[in-house]
Amino acid sequence: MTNVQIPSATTPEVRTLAERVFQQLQEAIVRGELAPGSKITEPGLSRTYGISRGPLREAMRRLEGHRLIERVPHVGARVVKLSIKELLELFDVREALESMAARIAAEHMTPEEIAGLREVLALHERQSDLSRGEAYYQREGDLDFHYRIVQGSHNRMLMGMLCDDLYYLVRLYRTQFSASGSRPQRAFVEHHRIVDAIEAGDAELAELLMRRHVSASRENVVERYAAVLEQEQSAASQAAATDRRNP
Amino acid sequence: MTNVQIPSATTPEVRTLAERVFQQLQEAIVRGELAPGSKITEPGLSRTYGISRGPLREAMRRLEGHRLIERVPHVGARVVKLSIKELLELFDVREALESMAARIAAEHMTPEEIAGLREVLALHERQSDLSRGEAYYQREGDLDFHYRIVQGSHNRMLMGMLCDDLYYLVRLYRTQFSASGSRPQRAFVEHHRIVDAIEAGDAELAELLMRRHVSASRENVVERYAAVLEQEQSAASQAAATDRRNP
DNA sequence: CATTCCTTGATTGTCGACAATTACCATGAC
DNA sequence: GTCATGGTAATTGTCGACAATCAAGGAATG
Repeated sequence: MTNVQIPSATTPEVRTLAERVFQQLQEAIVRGELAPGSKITEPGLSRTYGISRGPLREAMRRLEGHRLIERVPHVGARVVKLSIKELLELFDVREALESMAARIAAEHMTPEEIAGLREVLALHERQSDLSRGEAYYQREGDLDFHYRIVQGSHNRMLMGMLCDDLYYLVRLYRTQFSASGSRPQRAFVEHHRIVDAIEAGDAELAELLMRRHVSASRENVVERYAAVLEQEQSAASQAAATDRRNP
Repeated sequence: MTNVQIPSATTPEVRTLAERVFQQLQEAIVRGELAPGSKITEPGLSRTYGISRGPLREAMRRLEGHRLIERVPHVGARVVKLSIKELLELFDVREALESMAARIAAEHMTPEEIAGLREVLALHERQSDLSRGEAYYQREGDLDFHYRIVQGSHNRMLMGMLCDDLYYLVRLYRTQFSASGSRPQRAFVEHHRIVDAIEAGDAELAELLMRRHVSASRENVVERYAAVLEQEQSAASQAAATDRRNP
């Protein structure tokens, strides 16, 4: 299993039950083990995870804060299901935040961090060379690349927002639509140019390039989403036709 | 009391205890009734608000998610106390997010919303004319102005991040340092130009102006912070001298 | 036969109590 | 006098049970 470790910005030691079940639920949702839009009930989760409802509710409150589940009082909670509109919104926010991160990273990133960034890039190159079609790992690694740049900004608030909130939504989206990036080589080139700009200390350029990079990624993502949506609709209409024959 | 209503982006109806105590605590923290850095204990809050610890803990978990309190397992929770570094970080994030909001608002804001924005501006003008020195309301109203632009972006994710999270931190900072803006007229002019750009549909310009506006506000804020810090330090050293005389 | 109301079932919200962990303070040794 | 160590008290973490609320299904009525 290609489980890329994505530590939290605030590295909370997992010693309390609520913390642990929060992380477990987070992983389960992001991996798609809990279907998007499916209703999750407290007694059910309480049984499956073998804990009481107290810590569970706290974990769910945290998940709600991270926008991974949606709750309505006295009714229940559902796993978030990204619509096309929310997906676009997510990328707008990413564009704003990550371009800012790249800008600050270009100013404050240490030589060691830049070296680590190049390491990630080299790893991607080997990986991409090894198995051309295996784009999933590439995409996860892509997140790792972005993650490191955000870390390089040394801005804890930025790190919290991007790494603790948005990146989980990005991963959720990827598993929801099994969207392996269809433009690995182009993204790789863009990554390289961004690192070059950061290494040169050119904040303006790094910001611009990151902005274009995220924007291009969004366009790509929207296309794939539209394709999947169309496919689903045709499948749905076909199922409806079958239903009309066998009601 | 100049209590500017700042509704949530998701307008959750206050029918559950946890929700209500969450909002009450949020207000108390933002208004400075709960001193920054002060430790808050569960039994204490449970008594003062007359509720059990269950809903209280959920409310505290939400506050933690909104970065208004900081918790460490088995130790306790403290009201967040913004350092100069975190304050700068906050404004970097605001710059990124609000400039993006202004850009999208210039593209998607309706004529009615733009009219409402001009209304706010006119109100500020009268207010600023009425009482020159009363800058506090101006500052709260300034937040209202920014709030409306974010709403004009029609981006729920942006709205959630800015209005539900960052703006509370901004208000917290203002109460912490009783920082009434020292540049009302200049900010007013900047606000006007931003609205002009939005009304003209010039997304690029609106974005640029908002970026400069937030950046200028940050510079102003940093100066004031440094001044307050210096003042506190001198007071502290004076107190220390007094302590040495009367131990 | 459709609609409305009521009953029932389950789920959520809330509470009090018990166990686990931590911080503080006092005591003693060096 | 200072530091280490143990005990105690308070706080946090967790649990099970009860009350309030909502959704669904069935019965009665137009």
